[in-house]
Amino acid sequence: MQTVKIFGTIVMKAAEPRRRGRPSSFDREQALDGAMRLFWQRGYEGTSMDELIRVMGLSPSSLYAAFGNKQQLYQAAIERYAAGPGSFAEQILAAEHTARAGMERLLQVAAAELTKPDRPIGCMVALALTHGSADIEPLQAMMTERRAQSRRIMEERIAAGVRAGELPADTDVPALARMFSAVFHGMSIQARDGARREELEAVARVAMGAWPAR
Amino acid sequence: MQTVKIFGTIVMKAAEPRRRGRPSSFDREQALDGAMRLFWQRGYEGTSMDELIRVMGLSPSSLYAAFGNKQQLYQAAIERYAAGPGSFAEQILAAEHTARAGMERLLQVAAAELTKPDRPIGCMVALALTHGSADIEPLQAMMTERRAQSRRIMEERIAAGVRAGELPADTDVPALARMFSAVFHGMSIQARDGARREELEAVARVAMGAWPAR
DNA sequence: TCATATATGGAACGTTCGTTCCAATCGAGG
DNA sequence: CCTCGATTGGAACGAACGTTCCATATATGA
Repeated sequence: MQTVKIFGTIVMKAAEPRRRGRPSSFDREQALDGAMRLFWQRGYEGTSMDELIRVMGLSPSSLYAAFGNKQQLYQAAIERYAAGPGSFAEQILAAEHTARAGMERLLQVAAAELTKPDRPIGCMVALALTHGSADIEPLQAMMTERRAQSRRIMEERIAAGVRAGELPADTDVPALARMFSAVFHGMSIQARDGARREELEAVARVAMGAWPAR
Repeated sequence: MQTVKIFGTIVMKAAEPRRRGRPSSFDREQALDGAMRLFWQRGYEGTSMDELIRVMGLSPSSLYAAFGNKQQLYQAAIERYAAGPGSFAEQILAAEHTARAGMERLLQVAAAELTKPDRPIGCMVALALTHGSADIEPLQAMMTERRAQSRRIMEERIAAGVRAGELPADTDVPALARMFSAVFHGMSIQARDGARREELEAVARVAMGAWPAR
């Protein structure tokens, strides 16, 4: 059952008028969550439909009816990731009051998020689909665009900081954003390779040394 | 035909006494080169044996006789990469006279190397096998170890710089190495995503701002 | 010259891949 | 109660996967 917040109160979404035919016996969000975690852990090509069927708890016919095919399922899974576990970066950048504080906290929180023990390690967007056979180029392009988008958000926060006079007027904003994006992605790889949270926090600390002096 | 340098002079390696049986009709190094480039471009799971057979120019039986199986072939390809296109980092760190100059030039050269137009983009070691199905865990572990090794080399160069008094005695050496390793890996991803050489050079420039002040 | 040893091309192997088909099931609308 | 429409589990599909087999070719050593 979906829920929605209105003025801080959780209410049930009005159930749509029941459609004709046999109703679905599975929870779409829950099934998608299983797919997300499996793709997150194993990558697109490392995940088979058989495994997905098992972990999502539904039959092939139901899966294909509900999600299309493997590529479309992956897209849905990525969207769920971006709106859930992958949404912290954007939130933090918007919440902090200076660009520097935003970036600093973003990296510190990333160190924790990327190493959470109860779920796949690293960022699903950062590392996925950098390689692949010829027929998954559409997915690769989509991931490239998602990474560009995430970098653009950093860039815009930094640019706002420059306008606010927090950073020197001659700051190379795109380069600074690219640099912190690179650190974030590199932290994802190290997390996958077994780095501990404190080690990544130290990386974040060192990286902040590259922040332009006022 | 293999060659070897002795006192700066290129000489032909003494051909081993011919073995019994029909001789190989292909050049092992050349075939391996084709495999390396294909794996580099598409990744392990994105590359099929059919494609390898085609690009290496030999039959399945010859391939399996010469290289074992797909996983062993990948290992051989990675070794060739590490000894060739992937060897610049270690060379530069050893050649430059200070740790800082070494790291600075390493990143600048990386910006050029990772975007060379006549070959696959990015670093083969940085991005490969961060995900995968269960049966390629040995390969994943090997790549994790290679990335750790490359980080260790940075770490040792920085530690030498600290001992030489180039950096503050209280420098967090492992964290500094991790941070530059992260930047390098992030640059690889951005290169894959289409970043131009100049953009990565700007990243390198910004990253050097994190170098500890003396 | 003939036995021996290795490499070759190409067919074929069993498995797994992503996907589709279909009869049975279940609920709503008339 | 019956019909319609969507969903279900499970069998089955053709294609592609990594790998092996085998008859043939080509070299060496005796």
